[in-house]
Amino acid sequence: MSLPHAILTALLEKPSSGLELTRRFDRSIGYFWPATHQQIYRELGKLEQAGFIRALPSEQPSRGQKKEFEVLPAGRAELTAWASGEQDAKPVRNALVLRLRAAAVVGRAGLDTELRRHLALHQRQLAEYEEIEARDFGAVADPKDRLRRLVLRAGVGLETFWVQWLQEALAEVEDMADDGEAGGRPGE
Amino acid sequence: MSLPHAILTALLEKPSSGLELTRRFDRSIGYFWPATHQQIYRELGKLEQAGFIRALPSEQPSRGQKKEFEVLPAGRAELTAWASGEQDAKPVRNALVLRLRAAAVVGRAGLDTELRRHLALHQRQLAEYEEIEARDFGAVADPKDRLRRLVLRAGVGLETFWVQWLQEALAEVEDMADDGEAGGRPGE
DNA sequence: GGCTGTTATGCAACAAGTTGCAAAAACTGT
DNA sequence: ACAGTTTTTGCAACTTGTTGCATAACAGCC
Repeated sequence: MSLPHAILTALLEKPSSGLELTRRFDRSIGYFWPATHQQIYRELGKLEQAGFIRALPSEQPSRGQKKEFEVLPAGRAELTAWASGEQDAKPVRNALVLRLRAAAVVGRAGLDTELRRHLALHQRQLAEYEEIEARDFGAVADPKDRLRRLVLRAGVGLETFWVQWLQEALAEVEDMADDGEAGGRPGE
Repeated sequence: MSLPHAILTALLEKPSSGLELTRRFDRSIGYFWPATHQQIYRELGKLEQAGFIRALPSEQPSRGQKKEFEVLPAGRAELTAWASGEQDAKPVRNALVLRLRAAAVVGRAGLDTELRRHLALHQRQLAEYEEIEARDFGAVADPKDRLRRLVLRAGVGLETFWVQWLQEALAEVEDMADDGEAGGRPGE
């Protein structure tokens, strides 16, 4: 149940329409809670239904016409409650690591390619985070910004970890390829 | 589409019944791809249907009676194919980080408690990984074990990161509580 | 005025994971 | 033999996320 709260947070930062939200998700909140526009529209509907947000009464709202939402007091209360309660950490799922484990059983053909591909992805993401950090957080005092910076530090730290681990993994896999056959165990 | 392949991997390592699989998931593969017994039984059914695995023909299989599965050639082929293709890295979702961001907007009441709780969880997980590493991987040469060790290293690295980040976050949040009010912004 | 492309909102079907419960067999104590 | 508990298998409903497509408004162009 996090998407609605992610949306409430975003709307409190700035009232927005569905598409605006989608775009903002693409480059900030979405780093830790991605969402497509379909998800967002659906959730906006529910939040409005529940009385947590409302459409700004600018014009008659019709399909294809922009509709801005703002958070109502009930919505702020809901978010506050959510943010002060406990959350049971959702399990982590990682297909790449799983694949490594599979490679231990059926052979490591194509494994290095995949590792390199992921390495590039994580390096790019890391660069993006570091760019944001350099741009938006020079010297910070405002508590609000300090928290946001912590969020970014999590991103940087995570990507740094993955880059390091992938390099380690690549070195290991290449070393294994040197002595021994090239692609694991071809036919069992 | 990773759960079936996780199961195939586990079954290739050792043919098992549904419950055995569930237990093995709880302490190895499940670290990176958790699954409940309900999921596993459902998936076993599909895999059998698809001709990837079969029940060992020990007895007449009925409800409540143990049923062991083994991987058929088609299943091994499927896993091999999956393990050599590309995988589009699934997005990461993290509610705790999201919550930090919410705290920047509605106040950080209860935040330190939650951070401490998560810190304890990650410390325990890290200890568990390190114990496994010490026990199972003294000096390794077998390629199979080197890959499995890499998987474990990913776990260790990830948990280490979270522990560090949480400590950093806690220090920061406590520092913010010192100067300024204690619980964020109570009523806006 | 009609064509085309972009912006914006949304439905519907599907896929995957979660939760709660139930039922058959096997084990355990009396 | 029987009752109660545990093991093992499984169904069904629900929630969340994904994918593909539909529809309306608007803007520019010829």
